[in-house]
Amino acid sequence: MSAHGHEGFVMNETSKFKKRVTIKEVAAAAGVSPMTVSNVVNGRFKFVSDATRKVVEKEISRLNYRVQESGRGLRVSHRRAAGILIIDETKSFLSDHFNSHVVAGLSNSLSLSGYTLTVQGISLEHFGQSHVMHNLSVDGLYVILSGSRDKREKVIEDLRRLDQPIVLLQETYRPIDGNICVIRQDDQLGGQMLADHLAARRRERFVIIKPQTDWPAIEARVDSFCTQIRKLNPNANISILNSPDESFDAVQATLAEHLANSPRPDAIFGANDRLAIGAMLMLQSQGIAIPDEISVVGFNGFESRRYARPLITTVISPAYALGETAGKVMIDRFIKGSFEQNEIVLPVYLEPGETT
Amino acid sequence: MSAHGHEGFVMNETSKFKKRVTIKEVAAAAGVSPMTVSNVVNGRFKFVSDATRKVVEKEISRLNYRVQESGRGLRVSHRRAAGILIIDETKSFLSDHFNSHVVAGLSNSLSLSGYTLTVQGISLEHFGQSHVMHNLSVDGLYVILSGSRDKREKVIEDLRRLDQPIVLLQETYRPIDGNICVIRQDDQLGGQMLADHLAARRRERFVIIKPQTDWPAIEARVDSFCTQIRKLNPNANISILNSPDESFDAVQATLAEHLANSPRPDAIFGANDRLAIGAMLMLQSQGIAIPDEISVVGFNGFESRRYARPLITTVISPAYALGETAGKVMIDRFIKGSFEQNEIVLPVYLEPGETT
DNA sequence: CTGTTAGCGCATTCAA
DNA sequence: TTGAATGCGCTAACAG
Repeated sequence: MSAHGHEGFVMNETSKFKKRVTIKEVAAAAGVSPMTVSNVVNGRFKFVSDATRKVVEKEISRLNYRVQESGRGLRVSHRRAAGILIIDETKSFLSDHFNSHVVAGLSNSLSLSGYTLTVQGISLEHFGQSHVMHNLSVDGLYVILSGSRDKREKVIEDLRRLDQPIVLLQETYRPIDGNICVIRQDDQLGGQMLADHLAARRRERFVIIKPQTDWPAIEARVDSFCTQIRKLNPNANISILNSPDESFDAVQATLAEHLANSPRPDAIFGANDRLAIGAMLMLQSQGIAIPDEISVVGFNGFESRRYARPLITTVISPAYALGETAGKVMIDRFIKGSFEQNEIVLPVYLEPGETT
Repeated sequence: MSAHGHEGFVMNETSKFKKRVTIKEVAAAAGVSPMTVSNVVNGRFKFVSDATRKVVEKEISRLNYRVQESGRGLRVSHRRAAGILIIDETKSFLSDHFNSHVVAGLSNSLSLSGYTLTVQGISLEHFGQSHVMHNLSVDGLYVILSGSRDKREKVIEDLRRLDQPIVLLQETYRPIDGNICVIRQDDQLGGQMLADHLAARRRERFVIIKPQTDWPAIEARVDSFCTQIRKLNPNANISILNSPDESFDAVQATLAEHLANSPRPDAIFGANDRLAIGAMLMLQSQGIAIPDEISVVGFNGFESRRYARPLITTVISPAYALGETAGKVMIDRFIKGSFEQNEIVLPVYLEPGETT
């Protein structure tokens, strides 16, 4: 079975839970009505005198009362909850720093408004069986998509049918209604800046290494890189290599095979730093001088790139800010009833290193 | 304000949601009773004839029905949901690969049983205001703690009062009842293996670099490292450096200051690979040969350690498996009503590299 | 400022 | 094999 199997159920009759303290019990203990307790819990203090408020608060903490989200959710028909679905064929769907920064930014941003974030990684194949597709348990959904354009469009179609606010992260799809919004970084500009940077250094035989699986953001940066290179130098040669996965071993094997059969490039563009550094280390192990013989550039600029020497030239990603923005946009959507913008693009910038 | 402020609320009267399709409507459309629809949705097919089942399923998909978790949750008094709280003073609480692997393993493992995972990072200071402390929205809670022993114990006391299943990850506290369980990796053994490894190479002047904030797992590996070194060589010299945070710059500044004022060590133990590699790069930039002049060891062994050369000697962490195990243990707890074991320790192993 | 009524969507219980 | 009644905990709307 793949990393993400389909779902079974577990809870059964043998597992009744201890009864919880309810608003009614707090009310009884405090000698007030349930409504007054509710008002205190929800901070509607203008409806409660200071004296009763004190009493109620005391009973709440004495009895250890916590609001049952199911009850409130049922009553008010929303849950103060958002979810993020990361479509990834890999079980470690957070091991990429891009994803983990986005999730952290998102979670923090939502928390500030009292919203919860639930996280799930899932393969494209199992997307249809995911919890969010069959259960209504969040008010809004974030999705990071991967896979071919066709398949992504089908997923987006399914998401649209959910009839809930959807934010697509790092997607190139152009939304057409107020219920869906795309937030992404400017991968296109990033690719272009790298192309300019390398062209200025008179590089003209390029190898691009990207993962086999299609990530729209990666497509964008690669496409725009190629376009710009060809525009600047019609004679440039570009080879695109697909690494079966993003692991060091896979990248190095992929590159080694190419080098064995083709003329040596003078620049390598790894579609993210992980790929770029994997390639760079392989070149170094063959005694190739970086950047003198081959320039190397990457993408995303998270801290661990600094482990590798020479320091790689890369494009800095605003991943955490992307998550933060995504949080705010969703909250705003809840208030306003529709997304104010359906596409938000965050800037990236080039950070020259020692590999060019 | 710190990374995690306290929570406000956002949803208001202007944001009524579109009415959702309910079981009742599906029932009406299919010409059956709500109960029958419920039986179909929950897979209780023995109570439903094949014919009516077909009809109901068709209406479910035609009307795009999804079960409202609030309603179900209220009725059955559990939510098929777990939460993880990561106590971290840093806003990027997932940027450490240990955490991101744990969360991925946990999320995948819970998903397989139809459970949801909600994620929140929070500072120790704001812990008391966290969502889970005031709202009952999950059936079980995972916590990764940091901070001084005193403060952690206070947090554990608060958690215990929640009267819910709690799993503490990477904590050294010893639980005493069936409602709390600790799952951790064998940091103690890891520290000891590194000590053995370095002592065998006749190293005797050690610098340990650890983060300022207390992480119990880090305490464990550092303590056991020191104990073992002293046992093997009573004359060994050990200095412990606290880096204000885990960033490259902080580590390097901390180490530089120490080197300027103290005799040069012959081995450095970074409490995790990030710290170790930061230190190693700093030494290399000063022209110090690794491992000839100074040996370097780290801890955790995630893939990005391979960016740095020479390849660091480290202890491999089973972080993903820790998350997976934690998922299974919680599910089992839900079924059985109490944790079968209060403490589970996963093995680690030494991976010798080129830095010793 | 405080209390009462009613019903959100669902599944347990019992009756048919 | 199917249906009807009931109430889980909470809060909007209104009455006092």
